[in-house]
Amino acid sequence: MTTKDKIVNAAEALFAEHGFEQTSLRQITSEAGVNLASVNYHFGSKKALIQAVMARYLSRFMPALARQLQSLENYQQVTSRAVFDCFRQPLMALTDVSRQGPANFLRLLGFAYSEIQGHLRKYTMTEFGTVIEQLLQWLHRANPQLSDAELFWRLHFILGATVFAQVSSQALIEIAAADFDEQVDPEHIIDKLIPFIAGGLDSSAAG
Amino acid sequence: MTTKDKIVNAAEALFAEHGFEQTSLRQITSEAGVNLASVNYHFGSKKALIQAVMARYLSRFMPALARQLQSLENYQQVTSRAVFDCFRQPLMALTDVSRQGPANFLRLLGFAYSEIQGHLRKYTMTEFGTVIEQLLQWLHRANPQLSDAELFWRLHFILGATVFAQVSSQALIEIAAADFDEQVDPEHIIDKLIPFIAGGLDSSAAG
DNA sequence: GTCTATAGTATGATAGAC
DNA sequence: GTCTATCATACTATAGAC
Repeated sequence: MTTKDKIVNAAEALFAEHGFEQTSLRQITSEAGVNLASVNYHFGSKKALIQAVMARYLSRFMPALARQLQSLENYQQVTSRAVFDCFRQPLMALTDVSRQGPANFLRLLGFAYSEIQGHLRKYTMTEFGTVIEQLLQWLHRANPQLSDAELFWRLHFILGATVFAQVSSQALIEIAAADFDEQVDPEHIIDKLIPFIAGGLDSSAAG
Repeated sequence: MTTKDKIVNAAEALFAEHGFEQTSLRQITSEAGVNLASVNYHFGSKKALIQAVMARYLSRFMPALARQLQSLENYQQVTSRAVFDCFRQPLMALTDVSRQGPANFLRLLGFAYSEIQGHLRKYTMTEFGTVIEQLLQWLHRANPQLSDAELFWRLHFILGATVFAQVSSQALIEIAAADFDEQVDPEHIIDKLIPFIAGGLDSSAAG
């Protein structure tokens, strides 16, 4: 394994655990067993390292999600849950990158939104905007009773629930283990999340 | 206004905007127009200041929420939506603390969970554990088909959607106005949110 | 490519004069 | 209570020897 790989792997694990800003290059190089200066040699800056870590996942996940959404064409009727189920396979396939791939990716995505990493959000959106639009179209087809505006609002509520769930996952898992004697893997939070967001999306509008 | 008050007010605004760790004591004292050393004189440490900021809201919000939940006893049948309506008045009453009180409180709550501020979560839970339990009980009564663990998870998904909605409210309102010609007041986002979270909560579990 | 050494900057906290 | 000055400690980034 090259030094560059060692750095990306260590950075991913630490970013996913503590967030981007809270992880120092010293922690990363120490964990990777490489010299501190090597990060700037191989990546140029911490910011570039962050993008490299995200790119490794986004470049796999987004095309896979696009393919899943495409396959919805085969069905006559599309439900919200079917749309969100499209996230499962692309997410689980991230175990190719690392054993903790799915969990790490979701946590990283959460931090990318919650920390004021404007460059990350811009990167994600410009790079994969078409997939996002595709997703919106399917949700509209699954919920023709909702106006575009209503769908817009609910999508952002969903985004919030998802991001928050991932960023807080460790704390929540610990509480669930302590209070309910329930062992939950980070990547299985999505199993709990999907019924929730599908139900919220399909709910009848305010009365 | 005393120096102590100036510090708490400035800290609240900055914490709500950038998070706890990302806000320095120098930013706070500069914004408050007081000396740097005064934070440690009045509060002892940054950690203690964080708790003071949170305490000001929690000590108002939690008892008010408890009273609202208590009033549910008058009803024979309780729905999820009725339970969540209990949040409206206690939240809006936080304008007594500051004009941005409701929004700030929700943002601070989000940061308190997402940053690894173990001491904050512990503080919240030990101080107001009974209200949380009360809330869970009512939600359980409204949704007897869901297990305690399932309720716990969904409650936190709801917290995420709510926090995110408040955090992004200004941007979302502007987009809604531009794209959908829809005028929404910040305090009416909750009208859009409640059907969503009630629908998510009542959704049947994963299958 | 890899290292040491260090520049340059920011942080939380504190001692001590007033 | 409030101030200045400063300590001790982190951080990112880089220059320069090997």
